[in-house]
Amino acid sequence: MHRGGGGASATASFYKKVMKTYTISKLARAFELSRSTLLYYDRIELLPASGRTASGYRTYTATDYRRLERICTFRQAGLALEDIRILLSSRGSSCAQVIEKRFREAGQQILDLRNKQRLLSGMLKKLASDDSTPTVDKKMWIEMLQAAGVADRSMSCWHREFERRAPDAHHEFLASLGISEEEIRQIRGWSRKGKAARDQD
Amino acid sequence: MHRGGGGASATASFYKKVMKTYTISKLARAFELSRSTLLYYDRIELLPASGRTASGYRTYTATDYRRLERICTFRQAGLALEDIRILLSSRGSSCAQVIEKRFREAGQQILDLRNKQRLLSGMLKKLASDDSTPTVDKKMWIEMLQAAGVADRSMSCWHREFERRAPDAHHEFLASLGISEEEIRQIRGWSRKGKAARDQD
DNA sequence: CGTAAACTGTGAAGCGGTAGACGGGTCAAT
DNA sequence: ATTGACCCGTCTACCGCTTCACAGTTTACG
Repeated sequence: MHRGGGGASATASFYKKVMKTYTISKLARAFELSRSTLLYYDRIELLPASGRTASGYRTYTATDYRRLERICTFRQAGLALEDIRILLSSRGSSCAQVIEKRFREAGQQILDLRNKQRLLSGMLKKLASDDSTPTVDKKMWIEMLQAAGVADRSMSCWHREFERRAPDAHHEFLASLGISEEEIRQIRGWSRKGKAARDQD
Repeated sequence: MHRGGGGASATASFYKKVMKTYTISKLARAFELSRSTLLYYDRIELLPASGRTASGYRTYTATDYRRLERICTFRQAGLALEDIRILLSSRGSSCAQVIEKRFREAGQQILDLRNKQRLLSGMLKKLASDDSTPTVDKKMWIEMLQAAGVADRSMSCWHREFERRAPDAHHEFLASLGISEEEIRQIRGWSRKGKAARDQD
């Protein structure tokens, strides 16, 4: 493609001059990772640095950049680094198997978490009833939200998401807390509207 | 609380003879924990053994049993051991705060996992289309979702979402699983209508 | 050109919540 | 008293990093 140069080493130095390379920290910043993370990826040979400078600094090329891009995508999906290594080195159906495995795993984790939430809300209900507070669950719940300091952004976001993805489940969940139908309608109302009436980011 | 009272007291030996005590492994088996776990709980003083035999073996009493019962309940809810320590030593509203914190955390984790699942199914779809090799067939897909514990509700939610975002892709996807046109029509039918998917399946 | 700041390398230890192995001491039954 | 089952404390490993410490290197500015 480009001119032949004068031998292999000349070509290498040509590339060194022309190709964009990254130092470890620059690459880290590009992906909002820490330097340590990339050091770690280098050590476990998930993303080995392509080369070193004369003084021993790691250099990363555009190819490394693209590899890291993929790694980050997979990590966002919660894949284990070992699985990512497999994915990066194999193409085809074995990829599907790994991804599918993770999908199942995530599904199971969701079930577990939901179960935990059930237990937790049970505990809260029990606490509230033990607690001389006669107004049962609704008060407890509201107290919970407010004491959380979560109040606004996270919780309304959570409700919106819940409502969008699984309206029925949302209803059921609220009902399980002993909240009245009317109250549920209100909550689901502003959940559907998106930007909640009662708080603005 | 003075406990593990040293030595050769008649009272101590009385209790030792009369009260039911557990060795560490028996207690572990009673709660389906490993011995290591209880050793760890002892070390971090979450569940210190009440006493020791003359030869240094840990002894656990019925009180310890009850404490461990509570610990296990909290752990099932996914609480961190440090939080459990707080819960066990405090009673009242600070309990609610800790539990509530965990509840929110779990909710966030569920959202994260769902998001990961979206990414993963995106990857699978892309793989399936790139490959044009029908590595994922209907049976596998359904198995996958069911194994994931995705209830019919969530499943129909997923279909609805797919139908809403990309009707053509939805059709294509279903076809790629080798599902008949008729069945596809059915699925897409209730996907569009929204709810009512539950009586099916 | 000098200096200070920001970078680089390596290696090791630490987190939580277990699981499991090790070498050796102790118990219950014979 | 001798088995064999149990138990002891201590150690290491796991994941995915992060933090530390310390020494050499590059870069920015004056």
